Amino acid sequence: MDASKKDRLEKAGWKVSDAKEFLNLSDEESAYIEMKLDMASLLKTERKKAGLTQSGFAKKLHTSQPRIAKMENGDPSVTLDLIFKGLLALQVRRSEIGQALQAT
Amino acid sequence: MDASKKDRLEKAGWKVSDAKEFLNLSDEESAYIEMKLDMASLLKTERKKAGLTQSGFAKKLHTSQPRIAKMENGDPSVTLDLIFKGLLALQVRRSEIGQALQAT
DNA sequence: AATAATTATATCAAATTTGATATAATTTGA
DNA sequence: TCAAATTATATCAAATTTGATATAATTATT
Repeated sequence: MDASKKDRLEKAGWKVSDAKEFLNLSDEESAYIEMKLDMASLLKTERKKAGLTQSGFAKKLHTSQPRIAKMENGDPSVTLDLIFKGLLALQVRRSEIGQALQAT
Repeated sequence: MDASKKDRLEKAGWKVSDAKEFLNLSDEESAYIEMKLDMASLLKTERKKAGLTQSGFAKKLHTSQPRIAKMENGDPSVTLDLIFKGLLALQVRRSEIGQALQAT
């Protein structure tokens, strides 16, 4: 795994800075995290595409702006469920989501 | 929405039997549930393909057989995260997951 | 049909996620 | 630059999810 990828995970709050913990990330675990980060950035892209601020989107979703920020950054305290619900609320179709998931 | 679809949701424990609640399911909500049920059945398919029983798979996943049953039935008490982690543990690739998601 | 194997349902305490609020940091644009 | 708008971080109680155990129901096997 390259440095930028590690940075990406760290930035997202996965505390992989500790080398031991980092190495203990199984392939499945990191694949899951990668998936989540990719879905998170799709969410951010789509929100912007819809011309919404985090606050505006938060209202639509009946939640708060800080939670949207966490969603878009793939924070560990956010489930994929929440991210997918967000995407669906933005009218992103399953086919698009699936496509984004497929993309390595 | 046809009767079989309603049955499917009901069977999965989404209590849409109450007509009012059923009608109050927004498009986004039902799209989310549909997604989950589809991922759940993919999980079941893949587990069987791997020649594992629910108990055997539970060990792999460090959880219990009853939880696997809930996962495979798309129980409301199971997140997509858990289902995806299960799929990844079965070595199902992101591309396959994405493809299954795309399929209407 | 009887037994064994597998899957499903119920319940519960512990852990995690959630939305909210307060506030800090950053970005935008006058 | 400076203020306004937007996004990020911290904290917390309430709600939800989790894995576990017990057990019931179903399905395979003999």
